[in-house]
Amino acid sequence: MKYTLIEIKKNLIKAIEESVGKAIASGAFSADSLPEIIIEVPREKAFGDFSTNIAMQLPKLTKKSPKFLAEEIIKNFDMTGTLVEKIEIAGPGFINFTLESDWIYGVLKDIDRLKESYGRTEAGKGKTVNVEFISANPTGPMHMGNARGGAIGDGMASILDWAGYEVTREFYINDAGNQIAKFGQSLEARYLQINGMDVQFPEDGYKGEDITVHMEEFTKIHGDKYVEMESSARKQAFIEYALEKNLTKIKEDLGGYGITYDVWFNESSLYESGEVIKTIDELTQRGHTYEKDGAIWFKATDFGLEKDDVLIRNNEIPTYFAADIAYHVNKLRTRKFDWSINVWGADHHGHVARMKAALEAMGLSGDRLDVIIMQLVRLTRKGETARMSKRQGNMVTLSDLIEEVGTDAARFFFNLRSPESHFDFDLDLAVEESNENPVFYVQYAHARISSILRQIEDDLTKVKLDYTLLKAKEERELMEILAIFPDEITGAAAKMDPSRITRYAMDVAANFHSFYNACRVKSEDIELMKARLELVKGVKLVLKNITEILGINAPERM
RNA sequence: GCGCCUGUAGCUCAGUAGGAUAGAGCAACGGCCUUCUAAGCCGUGUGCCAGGGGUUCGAAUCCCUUCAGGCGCGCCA
Repeated sequence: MKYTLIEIKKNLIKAIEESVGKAIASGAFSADSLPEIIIEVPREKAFGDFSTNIAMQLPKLTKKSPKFLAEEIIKNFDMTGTLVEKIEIAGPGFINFTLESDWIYGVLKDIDRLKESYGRTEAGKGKTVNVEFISANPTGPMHMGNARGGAIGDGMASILDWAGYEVTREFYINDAGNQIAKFGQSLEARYLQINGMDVQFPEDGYKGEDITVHMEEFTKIHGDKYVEMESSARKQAFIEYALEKNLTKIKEDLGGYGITYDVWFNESSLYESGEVIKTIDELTQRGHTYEKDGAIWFKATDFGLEKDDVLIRNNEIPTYFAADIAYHVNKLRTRKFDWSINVWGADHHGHVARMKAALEAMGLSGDRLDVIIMQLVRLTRKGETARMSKRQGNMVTLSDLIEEVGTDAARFFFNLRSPESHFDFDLDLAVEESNENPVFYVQYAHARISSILRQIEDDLTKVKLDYTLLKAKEERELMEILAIFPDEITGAAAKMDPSRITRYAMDVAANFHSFYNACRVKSEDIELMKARLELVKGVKLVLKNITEILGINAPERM
């Protein structure tokens, strides 16, 4: 085989472009602009190895029929250097290309040459992207929603990295504002109760067990001397103590979940630096605010939204929205990220349009912000639905989840479905750790290959490597699935959906298991053994790359 | 009431920048281990793509409308 797969595709696209150009030059048809040439792998084998729908894209521009266009393109097609053996027009105007059968071995050449970086693409070359995810309130432990957001966000960040972007993973710590005040009140009430005072717990306070535990431990250290202290100083002390504890715990849990951040960004720093006020001032200068009922409002209605939003309350405290605008200006203008991606729960979707509007109002394109809205996780246990609001207490935390099902299963599970699908996490089922769990299927493929590699001790360095010995149907299909890995990366990045990679992983594993049952690697025929060895090494490498992206382990043994 | 998400096989879901005969897994039934890990493989079938209308060479995919479920519509975050 002369070419790697990447070269083959590049050559084919170029040849199609040239043939379209020549057809136009010959006067067969004319077009002001040309759509991008897209080649895809047809669903059916009978339709060849690659196809393009270019002849069906051109009728609108040329006023000619797809059939006519396809014929003209084929007439002008130069096969030199493309490995194309046969071209056919099929269906409504597809042009199908059949290549010399050797072409598929190009993928093994690619893998051999690129090794650990096989699958990386340059789609996002030179662009920086900030992926912000989880950003759990530090007022308590992380819940199932955070767990899903973590799996999606970290997976997304890895995919973008593989797609060539320069990626920063970021956690926004909401350590300012209203919920921190409530956090303080809740801590204070528990402390006083623990130390024998009969006080009312705040109506909308945090009722979780963790609040009580914090104050019990605090009491163990400091005793009851805070009972006499002035309330605001006391609350401040409690907040500092508990926040520190919670953040430590969050970082620990995330470490166990396989997530590491590049940046931990404090909301409070936006107040300290004056960025919140400066942002509101700039909005005012640009004419996008007004005063009403003692509050400062953002004129979201100027940007086609239904209603305006408050930036500064009539008690002079800025809203979360105001801080979030400052935060995104910080990302896009101060820190100059080309692109900002946030992973938010569906309960925040109403926030998306006004954030984009606010960015426009600040003179920044709203297109530079994308929000992956994930539907909320519904947790079921023995058929019952459990709610997961922090203020209700009684919730399943991320660390509970990891303890029950393990990191691998959790992260794989959360990326099994696309973010926008409503997802029922059935704890009873996930706990089973049986073959029900698809993560084992993928890991098992990796372990099986590792086992084969351990058992082949022959020195094959002197044996001739001849990929063309790989002729079986299962071998060919396995190479074909490996060949689309870079496309899967590009696709997952474009669609902003990590679950595509999870499904691809299962496809690769399925093709490998079929191969495994049909073909033996260990063989008397050492040339065949060498070729198959290269093939399974390629599969192992792709599986390893995928599991890294998804943040799960690729075990050598199971 | 308004907005967003979802509705595809018995169940859980892919497929939605319009494309070729709508696909997987689970569940059900029947096969495959003296040979590299049976957590595996092979085979058997299933659809008013929620309903209705429209756009066009072509619609699960786009538009309108109805229905069902979830979420949101706060000087909460």
